[in-house]
Amino acid sequence: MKLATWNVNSLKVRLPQVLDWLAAHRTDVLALQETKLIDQRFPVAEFAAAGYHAVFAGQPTYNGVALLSRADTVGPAQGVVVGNPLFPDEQQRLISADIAGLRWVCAYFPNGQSVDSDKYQYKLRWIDALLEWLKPAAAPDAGTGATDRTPTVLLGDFNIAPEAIDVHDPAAWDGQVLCSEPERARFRALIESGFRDAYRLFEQAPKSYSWWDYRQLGFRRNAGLRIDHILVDQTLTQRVRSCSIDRGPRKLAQPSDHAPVWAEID
DNA sequence: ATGGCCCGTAGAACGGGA
Repeated sequence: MKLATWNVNSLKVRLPQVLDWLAAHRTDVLALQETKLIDQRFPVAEFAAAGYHAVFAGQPTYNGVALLSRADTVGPAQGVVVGNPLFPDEQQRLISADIAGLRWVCAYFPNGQSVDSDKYQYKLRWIDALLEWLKPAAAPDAGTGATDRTPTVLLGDFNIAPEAIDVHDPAAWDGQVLCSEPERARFRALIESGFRDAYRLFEQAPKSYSWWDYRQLGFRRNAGLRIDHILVDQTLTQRVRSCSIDRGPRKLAQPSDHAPVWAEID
């Protein structure tokens, strides 16, 4: 099974690129962030024509998330949950569902703007609530004998570069939003709760990033950050066969500033 | 040079992104 996450920075603008990418890669599950579409304008018919079911949660102007699932392989999503039951939030940043026997959590973490802003405090609270909600989902078997838990994939735009190797200029970014210690501590807390960073299960080229600033020729200079992630719980770790970042779409005209991250799971 | 670009909502600039 092939799965991927992609912050498209407006699905209206990027729909042709997403359809092209799906046609080329035949991904089974694709998680999208920053669709920036109200639900009435989600391109259900276009994805259906391409062979994909879609579930989504949008709002005007900002945010918006979706899970696409390939009709002829994994079928439609079941048990859709929008948002975090522990964190009432008008911002549409989370959608989760069962597909192909796995639990999928598509997440668009808050950006945080700057470490001294209210948005940063919201970001930390938002992640704390996500940790609280997902803790049972990722925990290793605590000896209770319970083995009926659905394996979970947490994927999306985390807006956190977990380590210095995920940053093109660690000194410049030190302590800044996306790289600050409180954010990184929360990413580590996700790992400690039982998730694994699929990308780091494999040897990767140095200077591998998933986002590049539109300004200053960021992509051309590879001045990027790795902030888009696929996390799998421990029961899934052995089933992950590969994980890569596809820089191709970032080279297109009118690209998203994020590249898709994809993985293969047995 | 502390801004540069891109998107949505506008119907001109501005908030937000990261």
